[in-house]
Amino acid sequence: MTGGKIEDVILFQIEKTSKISKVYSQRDFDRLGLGITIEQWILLKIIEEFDQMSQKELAEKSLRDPASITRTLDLLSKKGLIERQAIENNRRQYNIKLTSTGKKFIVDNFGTVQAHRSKSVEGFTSEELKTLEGMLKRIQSNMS
Amino acid sequence: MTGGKIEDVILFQIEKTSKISKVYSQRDFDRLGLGITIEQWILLKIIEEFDQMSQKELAEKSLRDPASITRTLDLLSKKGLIERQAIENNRRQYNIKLTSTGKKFIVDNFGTVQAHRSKSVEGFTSEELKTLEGMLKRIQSNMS
DNA sequence: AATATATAATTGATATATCAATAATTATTT
DNA sequence: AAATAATTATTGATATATCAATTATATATT
Repeated sequence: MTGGKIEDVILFQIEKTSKISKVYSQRDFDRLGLGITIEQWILLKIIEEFDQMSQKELAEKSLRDPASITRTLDLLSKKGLIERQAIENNRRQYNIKLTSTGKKFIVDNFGTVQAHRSKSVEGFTSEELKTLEGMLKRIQSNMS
Repeated sequence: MTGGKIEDVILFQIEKTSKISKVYSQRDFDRLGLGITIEQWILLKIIEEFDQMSQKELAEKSLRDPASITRTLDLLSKKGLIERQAIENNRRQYNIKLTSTGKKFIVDNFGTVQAHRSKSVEGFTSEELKTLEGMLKRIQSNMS
């Protein structure tokens, strides 16, 4: 056989952790009837964090392709959670903003997401968390 | 604003690490003209590791949905890298196996993948790696 | 100002993701 | 053995992923 077991590859474990967490959160979203995906939540949260931004910026911050952002924003727009606002003297970009419905949606459901985040690091000291974060950033740097 | 910054969420950093690494590896696959995706490589590698297995087992070990496995195996089959072998007295499952082309493909390209793995953990001591693996498994356990 | 270049968003093609429903087969129960 | 239940793989619907090509617009160059 060529090479060691896939389970021993750290990148595989990272991917596994990410997948398991996403499935956990998505199931809870579905159970609670939120009507959006985890990816959609992340976009909403980034828009909220920066108040308003272009799709290009949103793609960078969310680590997603601009094409993917276009399509997800179409969905979020249909759901009434965001809007593409025209920019004066710039017809090439939009300001992406939360609607009031979108803002309320985040406020109403932030507790759920916070619970997922807390659950994921249950039993970790803040020192351990710092160590983990540092290691992840080193891997990111190695692969950049 | 509701909650802290998304960049401070450890699950976001885990996801980010996973995405960056996948992009890195996929670009190298494309550059070298391997003609498959990272996901396809992982399936091939798991099949090699366990010699042969059902699609159900393959789904479990790769952490993917059976539906997704069906479709990816169709592609790998078209590329001549795997085959669905009939099982005697069991017409509900197949044994998924590498073809000789598939075996050769793995041998020929394992060095490339090994280089990616090594690069990802450049600068890590084996102790650090153990710590990281342990932390990831704790998160997996928290979210299961 | 006219032309060329660069940028932002979109669209098309293809792969992957999940869930739900279905089909085919196997195992269990009565 | 016949009916019921459980299992495996597939298919359909929809969301997300990338890259390449396109469109529209803005910026830079001559």
